[in-house]
Amino acid sequence: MARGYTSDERLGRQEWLENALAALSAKGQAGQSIQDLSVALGVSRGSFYWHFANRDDFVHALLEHWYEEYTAVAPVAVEQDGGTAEERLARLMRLVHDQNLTRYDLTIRSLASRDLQFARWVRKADRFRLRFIESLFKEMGFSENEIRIRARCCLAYMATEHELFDKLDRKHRSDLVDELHAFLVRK
Amino acid sequence: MARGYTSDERLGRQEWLENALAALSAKGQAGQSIQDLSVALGVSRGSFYWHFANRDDFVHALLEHWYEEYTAVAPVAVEQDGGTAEERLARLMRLVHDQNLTRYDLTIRSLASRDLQFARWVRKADRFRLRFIESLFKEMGFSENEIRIRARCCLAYMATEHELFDKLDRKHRSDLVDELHAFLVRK
DNA sequence: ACTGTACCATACATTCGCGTATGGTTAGCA
DNA sequence: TGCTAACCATACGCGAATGTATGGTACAGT
Repeated sequence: MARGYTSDERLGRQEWLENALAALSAKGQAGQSIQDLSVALGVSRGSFYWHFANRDDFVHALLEHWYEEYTAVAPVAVEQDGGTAEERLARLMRLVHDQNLTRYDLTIRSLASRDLQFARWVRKADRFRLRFIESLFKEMGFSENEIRIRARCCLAYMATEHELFDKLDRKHRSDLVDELHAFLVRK
Repeated sequence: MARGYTSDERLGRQEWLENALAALSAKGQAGQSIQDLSVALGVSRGSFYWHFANRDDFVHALLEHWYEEYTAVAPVAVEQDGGTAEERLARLMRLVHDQNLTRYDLTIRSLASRDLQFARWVRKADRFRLRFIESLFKEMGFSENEIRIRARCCLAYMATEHELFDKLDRKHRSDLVDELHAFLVRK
């Protein structure tokens, strides 16, 4: 009872989702209870139940948030500056790496594994990513077989580099992205 | 009380681990309680606590089991038949795909995210895999840069193809593995 | 037949996590 | 100054999960 608020500590729904994503990813499978999430955000469980009906509602909102903010945004940003397909692919790979857009992939997939309804968002994101990358390689004039292989290589690498190769320093990993791009567009 | 056993229903520790891995992967994040695991294996929680001291002990054993059975085995099997580096890489990729050796990767990574001690096994596996694949490309005579890129492409693809491209039928995915091999060893 | 070992079931006690109910605080607006 | 909407804290009930204690079954060896 009787604790003062300052406006800065109060959270909107979007802030809840974004911060919860970070907290979930940081603390892993532990600390994923509503209690743990709440204290990580500096509030109590009352705040959670103000914004979300229950746990499932929260997870659903989280998946949708992730899809919009970490998947759907990339092609839009890449396409609007134009250029050749090679250039746009390079910008996409740079964007995904620099903004670390796949950093929550593992957390999200883990969450989505609870329920088929949840998994729908992940499959939607996978399809969306693959289609876009394939369209770039198609524009470069590769054959169907080449498109399939190169797009999947690109997708797999970008989706896992944060998880698999995080022991390299950032500069080194950054260079690898450029080298990968050169390798993938090589005729 | 008073239920007959047949020898077939009784589980050793290794069977517990192997079956639990399958159950965890099948039911996802839900049904990962000891109760749920036990009924999935057709026994009661008493069986669990006979083999494992507690939950952490179980997870630790599970990670070790996974490392040995799904990571360490592959290079051994591949190396013992000899051949060129290209051939051995092809056999490795075929083996990983045909035996579906990465099928528990997501489950394991999710489990390991609970604890830094657990995560050790995952990092060990990642290093082990990368080193071996890099050694094959090195033997093929690629430059350091080429080795890094191609090995990481190969690793990322093999580790995620089950998760990302599971909507393709098995035959199709199998062909893709061969095409990827051709792409990766291309000079 | 007797005994020890491996494995399992069941019945607790205790803690943990969820969801709800209720009241309290702040900012904005009339 | 009063009122309302947005947001948060705390207390409570309840089911679920953990770990333990205890007893029971099957089999192998002697």
